[in-house]
Amino acid sequence: MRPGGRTARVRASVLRAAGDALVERGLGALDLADVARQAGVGKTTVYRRWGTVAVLMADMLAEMAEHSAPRSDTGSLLGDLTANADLVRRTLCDPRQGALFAALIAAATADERTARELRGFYDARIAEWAPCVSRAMDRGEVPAGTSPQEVIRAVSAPLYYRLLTVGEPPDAAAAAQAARAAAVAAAAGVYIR
Amino acid sequence: MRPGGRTARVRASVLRAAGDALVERGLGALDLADVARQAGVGKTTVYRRWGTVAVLMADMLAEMAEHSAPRSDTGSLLGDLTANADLVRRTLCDPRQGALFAALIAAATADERTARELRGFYDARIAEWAPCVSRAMDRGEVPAGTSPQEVIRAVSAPLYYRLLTVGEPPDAAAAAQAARAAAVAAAAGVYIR
DNA sequence: CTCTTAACAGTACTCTAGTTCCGTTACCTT
DNA sequence: AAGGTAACGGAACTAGAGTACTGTTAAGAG
Repeated sequence: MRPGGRTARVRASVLRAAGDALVERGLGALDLADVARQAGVGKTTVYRRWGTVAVLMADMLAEMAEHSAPRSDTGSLLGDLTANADLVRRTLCDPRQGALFAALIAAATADERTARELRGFYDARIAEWAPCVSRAMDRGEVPAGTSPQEVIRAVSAPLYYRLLTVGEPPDAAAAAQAARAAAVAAAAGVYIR
Repeated sequence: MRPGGRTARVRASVLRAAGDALVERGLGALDLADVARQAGVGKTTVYRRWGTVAVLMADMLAEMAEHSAPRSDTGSLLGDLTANADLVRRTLCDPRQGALFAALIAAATADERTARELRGFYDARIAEWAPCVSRAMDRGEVPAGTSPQEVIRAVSAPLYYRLLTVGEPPDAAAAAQAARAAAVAAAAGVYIR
C-alpha cells in the first residue's frame, strides 16, 4: 500500500462520487461502474480496491470517523445530553451524512464487515460522550452504578428510530425530547447496571 | 386477481421460501430466481407478481400484518409498556422475524414503496397500543397532553436501536429497561406535545 | 359438465454488473 | 535521476439476473 499522492487522490474522489450518488439516487441504485465514471477513475480500480458496495460504504464511514466532533461540557447532565442529541440530529439531518448513515445501517444488516465497522464507530462515539454521565454521577445528579454508555445510547435511540421507521430526520423538538427523556430516566435510576 | 386456490398457495410458498433464504443467506444474497426454485415455482411467476426484492419484502410485511398480536391491559402504565416491550423483544429475537425486520428496514432506506408499507405497519401497531397511555392519562399516571404515540415509540426505539447498531437482538433486561425509561419519562411530562 | 380466462411454467433471449488480462503511469527508494 | 514496483486504466470477456414469448393449467361462472 502506498498511502500518499495518487492513491489518496483516487480514494478521495471515489468516496466523494459515491456520496453524491448515494444522496441523489439512493443505496439501491449505487453502481460501482457509475461511481468510477463519475469519479473520473478506472472501473477496474474501484472493483480492485473495494469490490462491493458494502466495503465502499465501510470505507466512507472510516473516512468520516477521521473527522470526529468534540463533545460539550455544559456543567449539567441535561445540558450535555441536549448538546449530544443536537449533534446527532444535525448529523442525521445533513443530506449527505443522514443518507450515509441510513445506507450504512442498511448495508450492515447484509454484510458482517460493514456491521463491525459500524459498531466500532458507535463504540468510539459513545465512549467519547460517556464522561458526561460519569461527571453527573460524581455531582450526584444520577445514582451510582448507572451505565454511562446506556444513557448515551438512550439519547440516540429515538432519533435513529425516527429516521429509520418514520423515514424523516428528527427535528430540534425531537432532539430536546430525547435528551430530557434520557436525563429523567437516568436520574430515576433506570440505567443502573 | 383470483384470491383462492393455486394463487394463494403460490404466494404462501414463495413468501416462505423468501423468508428462509433471508434468514440463511441474508438480504444481500436474496435472488428472485433462487426463491422461485426453492419454492417450486416458475421463475417467471415471481418476476411477474413481485418484480423486485423490495416489493417481495413489502408483501412479506403485509402478510405479517395480517396476523397481529393483541395488546395487554395490566392496569398500570408500567405493566402495559413492559408487555409491549417484551412483545417487541420477542419479535426481534425470533430468527425469522428479527431478520425480516432488519431486512425490511434496510430495504426501506433504498425503496420508497417498501418505506411506505413499513410506516403503515408501524402506524397500525402504535395506534393499537396507544390506548394504554390514554388510559394511564385518565388514571392520572401521566400528565394531560401527553402524546400516546410518542410514548409507545419511546419503548420500541432502544430495542430497534440495539438490533440495528449493536447488531444483536435485545434481551429481557433491555426490554424491561426500555419500558421503565418510557414510563418514568412519560410521568415526568417529557412527552407532552 | 363445459367453457372462459386469469394465472402459471418452460425456453430462449438480452443486457449489464462484475472479472480478467495486459499495458501504462507515477510514487518511492537509493 | 533512474530503476523497481505498487497501483491505475482500458478493452475484451463471462455469467447470471431479469425479460419476452408461447403454450399449459386450473379456478370459477353458468
